[in-house]
Amino acid sequence: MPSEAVDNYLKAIYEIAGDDGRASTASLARKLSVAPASVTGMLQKLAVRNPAPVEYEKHHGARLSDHGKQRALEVIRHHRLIELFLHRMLGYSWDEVHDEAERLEHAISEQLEDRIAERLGDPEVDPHGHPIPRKDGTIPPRRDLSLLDLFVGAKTMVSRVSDNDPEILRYLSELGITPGTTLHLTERAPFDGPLMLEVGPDKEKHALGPRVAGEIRVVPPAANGETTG
Amino acid sequence: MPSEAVDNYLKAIYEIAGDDGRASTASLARKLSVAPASVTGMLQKLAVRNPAPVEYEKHHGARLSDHGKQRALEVIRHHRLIELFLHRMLGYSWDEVHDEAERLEHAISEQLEDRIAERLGDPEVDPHGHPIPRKDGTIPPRRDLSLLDLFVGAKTMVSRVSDNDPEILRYLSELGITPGTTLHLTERAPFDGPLMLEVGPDKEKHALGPRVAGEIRVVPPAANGETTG
DNA sequence: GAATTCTTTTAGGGCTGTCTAAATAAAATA
DNA sequence: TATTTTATTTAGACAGCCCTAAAAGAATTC
Repeated sequence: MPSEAVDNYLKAIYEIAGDDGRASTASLARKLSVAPASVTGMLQKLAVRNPAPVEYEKHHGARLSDHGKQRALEVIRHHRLIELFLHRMLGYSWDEVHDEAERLEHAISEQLEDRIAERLGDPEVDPHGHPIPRKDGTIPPRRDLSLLDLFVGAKTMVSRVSDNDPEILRYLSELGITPGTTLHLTERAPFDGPLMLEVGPDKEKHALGPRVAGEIRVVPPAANGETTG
Repeated sequence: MPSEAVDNYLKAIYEIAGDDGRASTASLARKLSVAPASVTGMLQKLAVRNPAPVEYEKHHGARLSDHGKQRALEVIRHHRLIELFLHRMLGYSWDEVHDEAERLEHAISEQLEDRIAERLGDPEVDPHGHPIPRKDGTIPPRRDLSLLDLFVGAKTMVSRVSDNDPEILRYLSELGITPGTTLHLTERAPFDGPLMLEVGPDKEKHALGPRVAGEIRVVPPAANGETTG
């Protein structure tokens, strides 16, 4: 198992260069808040590990090997599952989840990862709309997500509404919530509490229970600011 | 903030010697799975830190200072809260919680500690009957605990039953569950599922929902085996 | 009280991951 | 192309935490 420091290098390379590009020494130094010389040293060591998680060429930065890519995605999966868990189960808000996940992602076991995923219903995207890598290393295609998965503050648009409960559908159209409607999630009570929404161009305020909110799918809001979330 | 290694030393001293005794080099080496020479080195360093978490006298082992005691209790609080959380919220069983908590206890923030505690209703004992130190460093007196807080496998005795729901009381006496009755928790479905119990000397099997189980208080089972749990 | 045994400490290293300062290579500019 | 600027690497060091081997102190036994 790679050390926490190594995992952070792999994650940083992935976030800077994706799964095929090269990350420069300087960009890694900036992202990891270490001196450039430290990055060089680490990359040199990683490149001769067996199996090597990175390919490294002097003066041309580092690229993830298949092995390194696998590991980076696993760490990112941990990170995003933890963020969603903190949000859904413990009332964390948008701005609070990242730092906490940053430390926990290195400390959870495979087993805990699995149970968290199960508890969340094997989610495919985090509340920012970032996809959560699957256990096999594939990445779910970006698509709409549940209103329940949004962080407070998000502005988005209804993409569809679950069609298996006519009563709920009737209720929603009374509120003016149909595909295409703009929504602004202004507040959320913790512990599966109600969501406060501003609906449509008139910004009508409505409170929605989690039961109902779970049936509403919205387009992923643009991910802005933080990059890992 | 002390390093993870330091926290483990402080916790080990507390577990070996309590909050006033001295822990020997050898006992610490055994508990932490390191060489005795490593323990000596660490204790010497800790004793000259400022503020120093331990008092150390050559050949006479180490004792926690007030400062060190405070920190040890904080780590133990983390550990036990996490164990209870994994058990109650994620379906972990007795034997699974310890190792997971051992790593997570170093990674959670004060904020997460608080939210976990809140979510669990500020519990005072973990499922083994070990008290959970409070935030101020005091330790709750040992007393009975909820049947919900028991781990699978525990054998115990009913100490009292909540008296504010006569219907539940009637139901329980039908099952033969009254103060003094012995109970063996044989099984527990995850995610707030039902508990399977063997009741009384005849070991009658009954399934109890969490609603009802929450009303039953039992004496803490003897803590055996693991010491941190 | 002396000898033996057990425990603890000292001495000297190793590994990981970081740093600064100086050297070198690559890129940009004149 | 020559020069300057910027990015990267090398060299040498250090802190934290661990190790083994050998020395020294404490406890036990004779």
